[in-house]
Amino acid sequence: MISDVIEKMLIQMLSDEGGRLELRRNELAERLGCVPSQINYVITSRFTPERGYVIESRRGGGGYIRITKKMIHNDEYLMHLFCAVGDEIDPRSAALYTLELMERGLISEREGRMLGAVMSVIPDDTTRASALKKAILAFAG
Amino acid sequence: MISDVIEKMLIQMLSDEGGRLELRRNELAERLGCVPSQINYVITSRFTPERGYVIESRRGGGGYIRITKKMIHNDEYLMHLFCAVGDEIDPRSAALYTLELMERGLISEREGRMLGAVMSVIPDDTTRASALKKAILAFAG
DNA sequence: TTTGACTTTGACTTTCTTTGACCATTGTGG
DNA sequence: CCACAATGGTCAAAGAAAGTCAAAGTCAAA
Repeated sequence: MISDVIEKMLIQMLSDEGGRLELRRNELAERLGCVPSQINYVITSRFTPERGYVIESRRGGGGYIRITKKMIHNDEYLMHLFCAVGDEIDPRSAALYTLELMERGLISEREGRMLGAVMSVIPDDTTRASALKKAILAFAG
Repeated sequence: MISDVIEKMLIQMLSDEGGRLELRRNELAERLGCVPSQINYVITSRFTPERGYVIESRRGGGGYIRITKKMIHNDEYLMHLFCAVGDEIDPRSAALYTLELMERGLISEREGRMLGAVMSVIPDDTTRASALKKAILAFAG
C-alpha cells in the first residue's frame, strides 16, 4: 500500500531532520509515483494533531508543506489527553490515544495491550471515556 | 466440512509462523473455494478468546486479518483464572481476581490499579467478564 | 418427526485507499 | 495593477478489502 510507504518515508525524513520537515508536494508525489493529493491523504489520516503533528503549508511559487512533530512534555500531554477524551470517545480514537501513550513511554507495551484490549470490549462511547480517564488517573496519580 | 478444513489450515499456518499469522480473507477464501464470510465464521466460532486467540483486522486496500495465539497455557494460574471468570463477573469478584493477580506477581501494582480502575467503571457483568479475560490474554502475550 | 445446534451462502454495509477534476493562493514580469 | 504560472487544497467517485446478518441447509438427538 502506497500510503504506508509514504508514511514511513515521511517519518524517516522527519527524524533525519530532527522533528521538522519541509517538503514540496508535487516533487515528492512525482518521486513516489503517486498523485499529489495522495500526500494530503497520508498527512490528514496519519499525521494528525492527535498524534502530535502540526501541519503548515503554503501555495504558490515556493510553496511547501511543513510537518512538525510537537514535543510537549509528558505531564502536559497527560493533561491535554485527559481533556481531549471528554465525555465520550469512539473506539478508534481510544486506540490511537493508547498507542500514543505507549510511544511516549508513559505506559509499557503490556499496559498498552491491556488497555487496548479492554477498550475494544467496552460497547459504548461514554463508558469507554470514563474507563480511559480512570486508567490515566490510575497510573498518573 | 469446509469449516474444519479451514480451521486445520489456519492452525497449521499459525504454527508455521510461530503463533502469529496475517492473511487476506478474500484470497484465502478463493484458494479454499468458499465464500469469504466463511472465514469469519470459522474465526468467530473457533479462534475465540476462550481458546487464547486474539483477532485484529483492517478493511480497505491492504486489508488483512491477523490471528495471534496467546501462550496462556504456559501459566497454569492465568489459565485457571481465565476459565474461572466465565461469561459474567460482578465487580467485587473482579476486584478480588485483580488483587490476586497482583499478589502473585503476575501483574504489577500499576497494572493492577489500571485494571481495577477500568473494571470499576464498566456497568454490566458480561462486559466486565469480557474485559477481564481480554486483559488476562494481553498479559499472557 | 420435530427440534435445535451448527454450517453455508450471499446480499448489503462499513472502512480505508486511490485518483482526478476543479478550486485557491502566491509570486512575478509586464 | 493585472495576467499568468506555479503551487498546494478539496471533494467526490471509484476501488479494494473486511464485517454483518439473516435465510436456508444439514444432521443428529429427543
